[in-house]
Amino acid sequence: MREQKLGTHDCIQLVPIFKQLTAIELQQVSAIVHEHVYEKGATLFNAGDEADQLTIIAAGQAKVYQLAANGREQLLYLLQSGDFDGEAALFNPVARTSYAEALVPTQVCSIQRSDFQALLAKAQQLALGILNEFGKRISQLEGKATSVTTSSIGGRLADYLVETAASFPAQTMFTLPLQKKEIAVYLGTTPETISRKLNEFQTAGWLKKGRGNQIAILDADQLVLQE
Amino acid sequence: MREQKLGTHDCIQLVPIFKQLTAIELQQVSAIVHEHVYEKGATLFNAGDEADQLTIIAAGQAKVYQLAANGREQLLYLLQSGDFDGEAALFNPVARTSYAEALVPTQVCSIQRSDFQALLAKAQQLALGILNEFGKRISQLEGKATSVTTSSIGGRLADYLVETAASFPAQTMFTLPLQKKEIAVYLGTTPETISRKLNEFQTAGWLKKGRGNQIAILDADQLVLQE
DNA sequence: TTATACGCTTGATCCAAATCAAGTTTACTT
DNA sequence: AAGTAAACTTGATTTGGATCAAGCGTATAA
Repeated sequence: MREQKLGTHDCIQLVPIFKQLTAIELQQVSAIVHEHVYEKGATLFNAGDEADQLTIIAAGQAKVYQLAANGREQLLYLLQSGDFDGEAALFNPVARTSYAEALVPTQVCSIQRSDFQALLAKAQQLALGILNEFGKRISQLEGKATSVTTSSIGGRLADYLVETAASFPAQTMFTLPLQKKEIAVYLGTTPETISRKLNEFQTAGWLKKGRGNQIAILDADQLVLQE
Repeated sequence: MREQKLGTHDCIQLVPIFKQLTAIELQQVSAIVHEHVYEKGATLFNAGDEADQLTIIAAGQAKVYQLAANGREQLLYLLQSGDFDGEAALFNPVARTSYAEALVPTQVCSIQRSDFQALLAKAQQLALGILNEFGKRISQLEGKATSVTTSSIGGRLADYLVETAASFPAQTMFTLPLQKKEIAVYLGTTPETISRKLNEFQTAGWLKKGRGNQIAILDADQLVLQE
C-alpha cells in the first residue's frame, strides 16, 4: 500500500499530468508547490469555495464528496498518497461542487492556478503532456457514465471489488478501504444491498469474507461475469 | 433545426475546444481538416477500430452506439450538424468501444491525431486554449456521473425532452428525432416505460402528445421538477 | 472490563420499473 | 386502397433493490 510520506518531487511525479516531465521542468514545477498538513477530520476544501488549486496527497487519506440535487452526499473519490484532485481548477476558476475531508493526518502538496498559468506560458512541453493526460481522463469519465446505466448493482460492486483488490496479492485477505456505507453511496446503492450482495458472492464461492471489513477475492473472473 | 451544410471554418468553431481560437489559429486548424461524405447507412467508424480522429458532422445525422457487456447496444449520442465525437482521440490512441452509422447522407470533417499533435507542438496558444476547455469538460462529466445515479427514469426522460425541445419554438408540436425504442435505450429503460411516463406527463398537463412521434412541451419547468 | 455508540447484518415489506403478452395504431409497400 | 410489418400502447405479472425496523458485533473510551 501507499503509506509512506512523499517528498515534493515524488509528489509531483505521481500526478499523471506531471509524469513525463524532464528534470528541468520538474524543478520548475517544484518551485511553485506549497506543502501543508491537515489533522484527521480537517476539511481540505469546501463546496462553494472557489477552486483555484491542484491538491496532491503526499501522505494520508482523504475523501471527496459531492452534494447531489436531493441533498444527498455522493462519494466521488477516496484519495490516497499520490492521488490528487482539482487539476481542472488549474485552468478555470470555478466554484467547487465537492468538498474533501482528511480521514487521517494528511499532508498535501498544492499548486495555485496563478502560479501554474505563469509557468505554462513558459514551458511548452509541459502543456502538451497535460493535454494528453486530460484526454485519458475524459475517456475514463465517459466510460463510467455509460456503465452506470447498463450494469446492475451486483455488476458494479463486482467491478469495484476487483478494481480495489488489484493493489493486493491475488487471493489474499485485505481490508476494504471504505466502509460499507461509503461503498454503497459510491455505487449508488445502500449498505443493506452491499451486505446481501457480498453474501451472495460468498455463497457462489467467488470471494470469502473475513472479520471487520476484510475480504479475499477467490475468482475474479466469475465475479465480474456474475455467472 | 440544424440542417444546413457547414463550411470547414464553421465546423471547427462549433467544437468547444476550438471555439475561442484566433483567426490565425483557426486557419492553422483548417489546414489539417479532411472532409468526407457518407451514404445513408454507411459506417463512420466501428467498435474495435483505433480511435485516431476527431469527427465533426458538417451536414446530416449519425447515431453513435456502444456495445455493453451483455451484448446489448446502447445509443450514446445522436449527432447532428455541428455535433462531434472523439476529441479525446486527438490525444490518446485508444480502441473504440462505440460505432457510428449515418442515418442520412452525411458529410463530416475530421482531424487526424498525428496532424493535430504536430500542430500543437507549433501553436503554443492553441494548446492553452484547449487545456482550458478540457478543464470545463471534466467538470461537466463529473457532474453528469453523479446525476445518473441520483435521478429517476422520469427525471431523466424529462431532462431529455426539454433538452430536445430546446431547438424548437416553445409550446409547439415537434417530432421526436428518435423512436421510442431508441429513447428508451438511450435513457437506460424500455419503450413501455417511456410510453407510460409520457402518459403521466400528459395527464399532469406538462406536455401534449400528437400523432406519430410528435409532442409539445407545455410546462418545461414543472416537467423537470416532476411535481 | 463494561458501557455506549456506531457500523453491520438480517428480515419484512414496499415500490418503481422490467418483463411478458396481447392488442392497436402507424407507416411502408405494391 | 389493401396488405403487411413495424412501432406503439395497454394490461398483468414479476423482480431487483430501496426502505423500514430490529437485533448483533465490534471498536473506542471511561
